[in-house]
Amino acid sequence: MSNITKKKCNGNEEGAEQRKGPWTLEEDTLLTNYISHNGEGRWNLLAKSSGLKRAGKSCRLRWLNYLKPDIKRGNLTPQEQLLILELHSKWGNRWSKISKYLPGRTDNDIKNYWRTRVQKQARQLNIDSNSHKFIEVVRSFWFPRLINEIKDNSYTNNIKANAPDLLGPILRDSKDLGFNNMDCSTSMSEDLKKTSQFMDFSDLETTMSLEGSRGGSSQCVSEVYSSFPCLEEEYMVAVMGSSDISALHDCHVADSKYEDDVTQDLMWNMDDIWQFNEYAHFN
DNA sequence: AACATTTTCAACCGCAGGAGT
DNA sequence: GACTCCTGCGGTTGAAAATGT
Repeated sequence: MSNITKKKCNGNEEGAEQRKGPWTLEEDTLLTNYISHNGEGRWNLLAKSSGLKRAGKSCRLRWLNYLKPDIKRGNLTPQEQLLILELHSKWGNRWSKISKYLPGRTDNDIKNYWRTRVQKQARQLNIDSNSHKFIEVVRSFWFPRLINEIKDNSYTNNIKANAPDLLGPILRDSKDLGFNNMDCSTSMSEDLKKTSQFMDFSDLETTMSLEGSRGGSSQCVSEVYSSFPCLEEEYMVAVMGSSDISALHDCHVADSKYEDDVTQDLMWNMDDIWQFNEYAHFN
């Protein structure tokens, strides 16, 4: 396949050749330099003026999805996955809208995640990924798993920093948390409340600084969303419902970092799928 | 080691909507 | 209102990388 196409302009062959396919380092540099001097936007003009033999659309896509300085690379954190699942259940395939609530992630990233990970799971369960049933399964099984991951990560990072010798036994204990019989008819905030009943957050107190007395739900919710300080209240209400918002406002939680690749294995194993299938058939 | 299959993700395409004329 | 151009969105593709046999 040729990487060059004849550019059509107003229905006529113009003669100018336009590149397609993967971007080269030189093209990236050219685009980055141009934008640093002239700003982004007006993509067709940019394509002509910068000397790039690319369509304006292609330049825009390359910049927004790859070159822009605040683009985050690497695997999605459990928090981000949780957000995607929840927001998708509310808004469907509105990738661009969803991506606005995940700083540094593009609509393309989220779309790819959904297609390659989530839809794959739905296929394995023989459930339509856009169906109510799949949303229920996600809420009842995947959410608690992700929340558990978040808890584990925050917990183990803290232990790693402060008492590495304790890591082994603690990891074993944390695996025993049970979520498998949660009621699927509840909202996410209710799930979070139930989830918090299974969790002992007392161990997180060295990591978290909580003001005043609050229930486990607020602590849990705070921890889940503490990595997204830029989120606006509209979003928090959309995700959590209004009930947990007030407690969240004055709850300060230490940043949890996911430098280690602890998010790699969040997918379901065969036991999980078997469990989900059972669930799906009896509901 | 060689080949086949699957997964990932960057990039393309068509379409819709807004702005300008 | 009609037309053109530009931008942004969501769906799709296909090459490269990873994994399995």
